[in-house]
Amino acid sequence: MDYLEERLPQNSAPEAGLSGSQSVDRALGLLSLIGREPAEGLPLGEIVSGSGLNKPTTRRLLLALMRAGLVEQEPQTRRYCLGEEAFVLGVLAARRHGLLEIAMDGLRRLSAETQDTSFLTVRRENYAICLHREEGTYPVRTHALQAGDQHPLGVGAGSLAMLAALPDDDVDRVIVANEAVLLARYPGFAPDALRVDIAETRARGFSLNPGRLVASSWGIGRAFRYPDGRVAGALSIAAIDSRMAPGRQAELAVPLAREAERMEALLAEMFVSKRAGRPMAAAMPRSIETGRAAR
Amino acid sequence: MDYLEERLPQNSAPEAGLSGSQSVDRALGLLSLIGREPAEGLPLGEIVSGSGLNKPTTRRLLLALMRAGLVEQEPQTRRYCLGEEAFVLGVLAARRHGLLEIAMDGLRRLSAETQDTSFLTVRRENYAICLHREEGTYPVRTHALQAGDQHPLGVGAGSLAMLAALPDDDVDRVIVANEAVLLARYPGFAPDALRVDIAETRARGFSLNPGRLVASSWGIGRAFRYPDGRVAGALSIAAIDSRMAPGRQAELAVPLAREAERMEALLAEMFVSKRAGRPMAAAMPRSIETGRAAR
DNA sequence: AGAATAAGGTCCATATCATGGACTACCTGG
DNA sequence: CCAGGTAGTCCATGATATGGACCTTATTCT
Repeated sequence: MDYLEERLPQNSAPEAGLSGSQSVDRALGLLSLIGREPAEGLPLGEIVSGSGLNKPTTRRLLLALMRAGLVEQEPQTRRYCLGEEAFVLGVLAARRHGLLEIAMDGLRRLSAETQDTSFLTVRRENYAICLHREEGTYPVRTHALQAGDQHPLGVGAGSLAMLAALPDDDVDRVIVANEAVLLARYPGFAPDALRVDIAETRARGFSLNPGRLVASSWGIGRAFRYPDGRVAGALSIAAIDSRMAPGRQAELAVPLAREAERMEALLAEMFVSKRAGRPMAAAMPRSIETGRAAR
Repeated sequence: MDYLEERLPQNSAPEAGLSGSQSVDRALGLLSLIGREPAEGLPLGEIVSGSGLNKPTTRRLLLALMRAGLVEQEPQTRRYCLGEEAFVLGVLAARRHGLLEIAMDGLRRLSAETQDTSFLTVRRENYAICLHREEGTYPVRTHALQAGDQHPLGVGAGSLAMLAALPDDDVDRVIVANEAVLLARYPGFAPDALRVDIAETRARGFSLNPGRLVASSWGIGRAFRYPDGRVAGALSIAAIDSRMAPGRQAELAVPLAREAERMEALLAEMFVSKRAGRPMAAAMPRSIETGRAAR
């Protein structure tokens, strides 16, 4: 990460509705920004430029986040990163949003059956986040994707599966939003290439990443949906190219599809049990633009 | 939960230092408050009284949290609960604060060896939070403790182990802070009883909960520390009383101690690898009072 | 060494933004 | 149909967050 900053969503909506809590919005924006670099953390300067805020404001908000334990500052490097409280909150939230819990069994089965590494990925705005990586037993493994890694939607097997599962206008919005990043940092994933991938994914029934992110590291993926049709996430399997010949792809696609369908069944169950037949929990907008006060 | 509200920390510090971001502090306070009821969520009224803020302010801050996806509102019940984004953030933060990841192997070993259910618990202010529950194979299992459950420090095996591991003045502070809650909602865990438990725990080398929270559901626990001596968390094992006779307690204490020591070794490793021999990441205060603007 | 650059961090007068009293809307039970 | 309770909104006011200017500490260059 370096030159050619991509900034926060940069809210296309031109100052939608005065929120009435600018500073909270800004602080939570910083939180999300810091979440993008979970491994290393970010230095103040980058947070400043990445958020579009000025230094004192950024620092003041960071202090508030640190008081709450959501952010910590490495005393040595002075970089800011997610704090322990963020982790704990996540565990608490997992009770309701326990995609991972639900998926674990399936991932374990996939990896046991195929000997390869399997993944759970979810969408977050225009990005895909890997939530879990379940190691396979096969000795040669690809480590192209770790839990917490984030790539633009369409980059990687699970990520592509989710993008292809979206309605066409959403696809367009996402690709447009990511265009700059794709061109700058993901050679081989130009918008046009992605559109071809999407068509192929839809025709084939599963997505394929032919080692385009890391050479020789191939993967196939399949999305699954909430009962109301929204894309909930994707399961994927990765292996070295020699274990991903077309024949084996088709072979792997069977258990992959089975587990994805199982996920949909589990999610359906989860929602009827919780609320009597209502459409959805998070049916409220949660729109593409996070309502960032970009200015 | 009902009458006899216990409110947010209610900041003993009388307006410490003007934070410069009151609203952010307040919003994050709400987030933590909502995190206390991860299963059901909280209605607006309870958040209002629990936070000490007034309704419009509370609502405005909740809207901000919802915009960020950290909080969701059940459309049916109108209750507010942690949102999907909180879950995702947690997964991201797990990369650095991966206590759970580190502990999983140990928990699996414990449950496999003993056939009983084992737990990872961490401290959060004056409370203990159960982060994971690893099922044992023995057919009669106690479900007194679930992932995400919170009890005052000292209530429950792991929780008591952590309290007993604190220096005496911290113990006092915690017990004083929890006194009201303990008396009101945890019969059998009166402050004096806790002090006896602590002494016994220290003498014995592990904590024991003799079915005091849920009858017949016994447990033993042992805390482990960060390299700098701070308590990091506790491991515990629970079973029905018939499987917790003194003889078996001593037997179980062996693998429990082994795994706790392993945790300390892993944590030590984690910190040297990350930062060359510096004291600690979260060495900054993170004081008992959350800096709430209680007014 | 010492100067120069850059990044992290803080101050404080100003006006913008968050505040909360008062109001309305909507249920639920009697 | 009304009483009581809860959820949610409005908007004038002043307390609060803002950001330009300034200070401090590390690192690089000569």
